[in-house]
Amino acid sequence: MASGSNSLMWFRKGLRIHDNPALEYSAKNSNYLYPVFVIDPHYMEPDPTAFSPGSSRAGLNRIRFLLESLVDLNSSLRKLGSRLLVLKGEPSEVVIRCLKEWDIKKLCFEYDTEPYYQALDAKLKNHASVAGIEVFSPVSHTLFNPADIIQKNGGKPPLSYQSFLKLAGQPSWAASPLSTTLSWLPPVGEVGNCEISDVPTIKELGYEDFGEDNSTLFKGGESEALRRLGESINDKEWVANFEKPKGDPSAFIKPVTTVLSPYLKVVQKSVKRHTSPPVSLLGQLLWRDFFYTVAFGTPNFDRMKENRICKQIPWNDDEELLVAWRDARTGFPWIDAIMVQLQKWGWMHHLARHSVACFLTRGDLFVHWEKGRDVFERLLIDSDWAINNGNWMWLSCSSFFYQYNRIYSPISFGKKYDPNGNYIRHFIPALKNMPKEYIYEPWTAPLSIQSKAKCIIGKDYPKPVVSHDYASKECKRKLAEAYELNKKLNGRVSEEDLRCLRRKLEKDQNPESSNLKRKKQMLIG
DNA sequence: TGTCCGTTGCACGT
DNA sequence: ACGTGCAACGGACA
Repeated sequence: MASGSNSLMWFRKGLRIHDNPALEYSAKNSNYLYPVFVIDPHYMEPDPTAFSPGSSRAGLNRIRFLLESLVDLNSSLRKLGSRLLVLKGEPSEVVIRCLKEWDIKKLCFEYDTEPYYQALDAKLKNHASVAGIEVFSPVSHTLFNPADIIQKNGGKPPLSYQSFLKLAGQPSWAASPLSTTLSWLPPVGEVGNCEISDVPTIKELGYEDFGEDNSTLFKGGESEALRRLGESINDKEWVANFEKPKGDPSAFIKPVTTVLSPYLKVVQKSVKRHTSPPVSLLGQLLWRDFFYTVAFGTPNFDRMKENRICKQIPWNDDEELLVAWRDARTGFPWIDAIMVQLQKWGWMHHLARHSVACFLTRGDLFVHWEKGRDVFERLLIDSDWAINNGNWMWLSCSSFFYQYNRIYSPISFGKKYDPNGNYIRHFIPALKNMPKEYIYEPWTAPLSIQSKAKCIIGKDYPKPVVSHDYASKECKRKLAEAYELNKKLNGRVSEEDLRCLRRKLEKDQNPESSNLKRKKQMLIG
């Protein structure tokens, strides 16, 4: 093969062999192909100071999910005559060292819009251009190229889903044929002085083994994703009638996450009667692209300050309330059950996410959305930078959605789907025997009932941290004032302005319901 | 400036 | 299961 040369396929997010243009390209006309994944120890090393088992950035579920995905990727590559080379270190340094060591002429990786990867990729592209290495970095993580959409809109990202749809039009794959399935990959060449390891196990990374109840829930990897997808897609009725908003957040259903694009095409053709966006399956992917586009076009998308699209709101910094929420100790069984599911499974229904996000921020506790975002990012196995931040701004009425008087009730919202409280009983064993009349508000149960259920509120299960009626009214009042200030100052609200507003809000607080009284009320209530 | 609309609110009515 | 009132936001477009 005289024309052939060495290629490096750098895997980051798209840990798959199907529908992977970077991988296909890297295999073309190559003598040797080096499929690489770099483990950044910073991301994987146990952090004993973190609030849950895991590293400083990721919970154990996320790490486990990633490792399973890597094991699966490795086994898929082996079936094609290749294998996954796992290296450790700072990713740009490791990859640059590999490029030299293996005399790479072609570097391939999936294009990524996240700021972290934008910076990383710029470094590598710069190195490659100096070294005369070809870089192939196709857009394959999203249906559209966010940069195209932003350009079409005159340089700014669309801020509503509808305007995004108008700009986006049809995804390019609607007209193109399915990509071919790989049947063979070039061999891996000599690895020289680069230190290659196998995919580490959880134990090798220094973590305790999982309890058996966690180990079978959501297996990571493309094979499992395709299996799940296949199951769903073959159920044509399910696909045709799929409407996300109507899903029951208390049902123990499992998510369809990624790798949908090659299959959706088949779906669209074979299912005649299907719902149309925004509620169809395709609609879900377009939502994903919407958030990617806004995130890409918005500097400081992941914080409130200096974020053009984010309302400046005087959130509080109440560590006690945050921790109660995070550790499932709010005293609201619906909220706490969801947070337990998040801790244990790393996944919960999107409406359940809405409930707890609203509760933490604009609905009840008025804690900064960035705090909740951090908890989700750490614990969710499907967490995604653009979507997570976008949804937190949405739910906290900081951007995209502004009807702050529509508040999810931590009591009645769950009740309408699950009047018996089975979801709560499943995740909060302490409340297992609470009669259904009281299970959403156990603090209202007479003491005799609490005794009979072997669950004394304040001892076996916490009292509510706030009164929802009072707290939600306070939140509405604060948001009204904050919105007024944002309007008055045209969004340019300084830290001093926010401090000033905080003082005003404190002063105007209904004296009958001051902090102290509120706590007393709760003891009685 | 006004009007319509917005992936997923609640409480109460039928 | 669906409709109504509640209270009332910003973005898109005329």
